Amino acid sequence: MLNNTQIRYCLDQMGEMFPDAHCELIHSNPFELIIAVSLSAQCTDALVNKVTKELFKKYKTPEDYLRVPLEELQTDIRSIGLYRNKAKNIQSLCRMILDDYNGELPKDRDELTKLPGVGRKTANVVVSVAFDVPAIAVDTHVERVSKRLGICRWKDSVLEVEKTLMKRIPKDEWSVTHHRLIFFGRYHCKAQNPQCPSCPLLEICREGKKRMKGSAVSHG
DNA sequence: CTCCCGATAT
DNA sequence: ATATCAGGAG
Repeated sequence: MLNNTQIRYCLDQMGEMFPDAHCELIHSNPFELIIAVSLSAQCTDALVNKVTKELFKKYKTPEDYLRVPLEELQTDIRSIGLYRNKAKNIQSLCRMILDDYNGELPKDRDELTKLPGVGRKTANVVVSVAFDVPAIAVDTHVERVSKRLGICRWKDSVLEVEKTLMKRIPKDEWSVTHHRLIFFGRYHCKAQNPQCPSCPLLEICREGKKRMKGSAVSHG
């Protein structure tokens, strides 16, 4: 586990690597954002953006998603994957927004979690990005990077990772750090091919040093 | 724990 | 061929 000085070093280095880290899911309002994040499960942002470009032209309001048969919405999002669950969730979510929330997306994290297909990670993204509430959404990148670096423990659950990050990062840096962790994981500390040799965090990264030792170039 | 699932990178 | 992608629900 990294100490507080090493954590500070990580945050500062990531700030230099990705000073403009931001939400890459294209959206123009909170409703579009929660649709985009719901679609993004087990799928790249790039592909979500490709689909929502056309989707958001056809569907502007919760009523629009409910006007079409389920099969039509499935077809419109098919290339995303997991499309049956996602299409059903979107229609149920729209029904609930109209029936239980007077047509307006709730701004509370725990209320958002009551919506079908919206778990803690999706709700954290929405409150953080759309409503400017400090939050750390733990996705696959945040979890992997936090564990590799030693910001949290290897055995931590997703929820435990989030709590550890909230404990170890100043609250006014939660949202920006969250996006830097994602950029760092997506573009540098990648799942399959991590860029350890050029990593400014290598000297404090337990996993990175282990990888470098295992792939030494020298033969003698 | 399993299932949902197509697109893309390796 | 296989791993991975801004997860969530049963």
